[in-house]
Amino acid sequence: MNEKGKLASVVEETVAAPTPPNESASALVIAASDKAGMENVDRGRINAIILRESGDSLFMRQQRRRDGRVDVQISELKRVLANADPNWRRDHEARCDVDAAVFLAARPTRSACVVVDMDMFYMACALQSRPHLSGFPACVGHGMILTSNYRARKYGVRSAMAGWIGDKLVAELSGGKERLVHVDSDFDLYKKKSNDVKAVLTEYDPRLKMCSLDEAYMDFAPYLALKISEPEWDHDTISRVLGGVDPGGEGATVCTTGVRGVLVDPYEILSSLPERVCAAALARVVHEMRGRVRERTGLTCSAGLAPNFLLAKIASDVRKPDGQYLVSPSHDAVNYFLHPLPVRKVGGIGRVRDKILGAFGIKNVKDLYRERALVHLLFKEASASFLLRASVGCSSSDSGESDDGPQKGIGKERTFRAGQSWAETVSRLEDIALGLSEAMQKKELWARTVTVKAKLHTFDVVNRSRSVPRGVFLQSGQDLAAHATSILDEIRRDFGKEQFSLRLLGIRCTNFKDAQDGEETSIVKYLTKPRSATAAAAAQSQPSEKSPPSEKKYVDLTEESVPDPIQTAGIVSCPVCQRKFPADENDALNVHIDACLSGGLIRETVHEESLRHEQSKVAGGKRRRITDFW
DNA sequence: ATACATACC
DNA sequence: TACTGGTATGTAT
Repeated sequence: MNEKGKLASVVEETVAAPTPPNESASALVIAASDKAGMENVDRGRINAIILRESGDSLFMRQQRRRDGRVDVQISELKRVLANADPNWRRDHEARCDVDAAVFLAARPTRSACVVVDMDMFYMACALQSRPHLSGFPACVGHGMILTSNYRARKYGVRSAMAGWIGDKLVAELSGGKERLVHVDSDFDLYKKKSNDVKAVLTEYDPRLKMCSLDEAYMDFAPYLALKISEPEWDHDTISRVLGGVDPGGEGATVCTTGVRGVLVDPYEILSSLPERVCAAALARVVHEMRGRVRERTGLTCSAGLAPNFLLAKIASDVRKPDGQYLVSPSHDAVNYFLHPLPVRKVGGIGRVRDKILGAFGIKNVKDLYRERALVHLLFKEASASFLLRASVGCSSSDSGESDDGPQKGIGKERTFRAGQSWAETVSRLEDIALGLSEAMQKKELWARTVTVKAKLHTFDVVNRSRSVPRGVFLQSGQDLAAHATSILDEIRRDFGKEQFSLRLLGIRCTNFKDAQDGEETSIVKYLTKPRSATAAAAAQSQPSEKSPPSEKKYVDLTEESVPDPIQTAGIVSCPVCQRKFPADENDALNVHIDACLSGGLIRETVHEESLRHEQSKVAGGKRRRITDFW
């Protein structure tokens, strides 16, 4: 694609038409399939096949027990509602509105948060060495499907699904014509590829957070602020400056000409620019970045661009695969984007919360906002606050909370065939302890609390933990194994030695030693006495309800959110500087916008805008260097 | 401090 | 036949 067409297509793909709606099945059992795009899929047939094939397996029984527990929880909440003070709605709503106003005031007014999500990452990696597979429904993983290609997704095959169910789905829905291909996972390859991706992304935000191998959270404010206020800098220069590297190149030269010692918040610079300028520049830069990722790795990714990460995360899914979507920061644009979405789309709302909310008639985010008083009445403070935030499109990160502190726990777990002898089981546990110890040594972690996780053959999970006294820390394989074995022995005693058949064992260490904990303590084996028995509770299973298909998932944001050449009666305006062009001279317009964004006209534009709005923070010749901020 | 549930990829 | 693994957090006790 030529340079002229580029921006137009960025804008186009960023605003293009909404994708079709998802439904959300409320049965926990089936609900595996509603977070990411499953369009053109016969959900009814798929669910029927999954249910039939799952039959009455132990796994399904366990799922139904969980489902039943949630039903109990729901009826308890209904009781709370029935017994609530008659004025509950007025009172809770008042409190919510105060909180919501605070949240909204803290939400950034420019879109600079970007969530990058690789498209079907594991599968895409696998396909690079097996290109022939793209013609078949294929997935990574055997017993458990980690990811699938789009061909397989059409048949309802998706991550977290049991392998054999995927086989059945493909066989049946293709009328026996197709067969699901399984590929072994290769985490060394994924890690390598992930590092390649990270290397590219780091050029745009060296402080990015990789949330997993295929997902990154990035703040583009610094990059954009530099790009806009230093129009003559190219990407390499900006990225060197961002990284704090002093290569002695042009960047360094320009750097030294700046006003030193003045800290300027990059976000402040963006705020002083028209929102459309920031949006257009961000869309363009992110598009370039995705191109570089593809060049470097041969893999495509999708991105969500928004004023905060809650919105960016949701947006990253909208144009998947290989697309991007921008949510403008105005309240109207955010609500227009967010309100029609099913609450399940919000990160942090999973199957269970979705079902509970659904039981109170809350299906989409608008409902969640409308019923904020009810939510506040029913949920604990932390949950209610989170849900209120989400319903108005705010996230805790808006208020400066950073969740990237030190690691809080580390663990290893392994699934195996149930029904092994006690000796074998203990041996498994020791293997895990050794592996975990190794990992802790690598990371120099010392822990005070050891938790053993045991999944019974029934899929019920038991956790039991033990802490050693203050000042004592564990790391060695011997110590971990000794504690873990002793804890597991207690569990076995409490559950009775016969029916004690496990399908999974895990050990997790928490309560790490930090800097304040002083010098290294000698390793002491400290085994506490066994505690009294605890019984596992079982809940009755109950059928769960279905939710009706939702109306519309995404809405077209052309007007609200995005710089788009504004067309009125044969005249088109540049989204950046509002300069007018004849509508039939699209090429000329694109060339102009390109130049505009590349910096040539930015200063002039900014100057005009600033004069207009009398907020001349970065205007004209007295513009500040922002280099020293980092 | 402990146990369990929920959520994310 | 057959349903992961790793980390963090929230809630209850």
